[in-house]
Amino acid sequence: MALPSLYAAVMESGSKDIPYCRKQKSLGLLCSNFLSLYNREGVETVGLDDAASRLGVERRRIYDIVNVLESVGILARKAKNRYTWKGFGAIPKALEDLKKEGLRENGAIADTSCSEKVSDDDEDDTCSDMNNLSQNDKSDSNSLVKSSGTSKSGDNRKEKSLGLLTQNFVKLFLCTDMDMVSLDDAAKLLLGDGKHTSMTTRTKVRRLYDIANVLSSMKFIEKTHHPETRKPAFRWLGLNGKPDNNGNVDSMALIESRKRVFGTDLTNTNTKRLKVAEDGSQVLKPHISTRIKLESSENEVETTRTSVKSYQFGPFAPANVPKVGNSHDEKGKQVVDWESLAATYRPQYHNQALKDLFSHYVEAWKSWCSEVAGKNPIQLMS
DNA sequence: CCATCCCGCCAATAA
DNA sequence: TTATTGGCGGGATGG
Repeated sequence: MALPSLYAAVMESGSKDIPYCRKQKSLGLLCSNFLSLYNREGVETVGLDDAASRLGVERRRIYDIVNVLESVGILARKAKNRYTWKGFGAIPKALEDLKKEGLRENGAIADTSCSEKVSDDDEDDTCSDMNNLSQNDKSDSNSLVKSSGTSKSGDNRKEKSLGLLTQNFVKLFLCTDMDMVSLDDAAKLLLGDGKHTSMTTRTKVRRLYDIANVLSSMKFIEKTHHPETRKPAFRWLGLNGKPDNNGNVDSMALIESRKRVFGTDLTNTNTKRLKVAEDGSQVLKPHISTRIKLESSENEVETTRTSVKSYQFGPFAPANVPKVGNSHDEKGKQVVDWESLAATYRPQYHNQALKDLFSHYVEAWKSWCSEVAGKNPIQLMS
């Protein structure tokens, strides 16, 4: 049922109504909201439709988010329309695996790509090349060993997936001594193999921007500027503090339980980029999407020992957006109910507020991690 | 200008 | 076949 997503009437009575504002529709923000929504105790599965409607975005966007989150281990595909929530605790392992994998397929420097054209450079170090094409996929049940490399394989589609690109991008940081890259460089380095067309690169860069946005929202990377060149670049932050070494302390999981819930259901502001109608009349989406069944919230069977009353709400409200009309009282799951209820009694904050709060959360998280690790942030590969 | 990157068409793929 | 996934790049946005 390809639902045409919900569109709120643009004509909002009274208020100035947001003209548009691209920032409020960014993948980064969406990712933050997504995380806020599912990173809470009791969640063990995520439904794509549910996510799309609760976050107020089209399905397509959810795929983007989910793909990169999966690449980092936070999610795992369970079935059609459904992902398993692994949580932040799964990140360390995932990164470790990526690192191993990356280093492995790096062995021979038998690459010819050391010729770095264009004006760039790479910061300090030597030109370490890396050529990787990874075909991972956990489930080894299938005997598809996938002949490594050989771009000959017809499944070029997969090789261009956002997920793989994300992993390769991360490997770039994990397996190389460069800790800062411009997306243009990354794009060039990550080109699967052939054709280095200006267009191919353009497209690649667009994807990298997408990826960078969500990774940034999780503070895995940070946007900065190259010391010398004013060129914008991204710096790897990784797990703050220490990655592993000795007991793998999934600091995140811990901090997670400590910080616990922070946030309620929020939605990205729903204002479409004004579509310029040929005739001058703006197009208003007629249907106020009456659908959206809020899905049978079989969301987890919270056997959570933790008392439910210990929940706390974030200081923000559900930004506007139609809160899905649940005509009649839903069954069991009242979690959502009181959440929205509580939200109703809260002042209205918007995305900016959320963003700030999230930043603070991360801030706390980082300091906490370093506290536990008792070490400084700088981390290099073994 | 130009760095970002949202939107959503529409093609691969999966049911 | 239809539904689900998700490349891909036009072109708007914001600096």
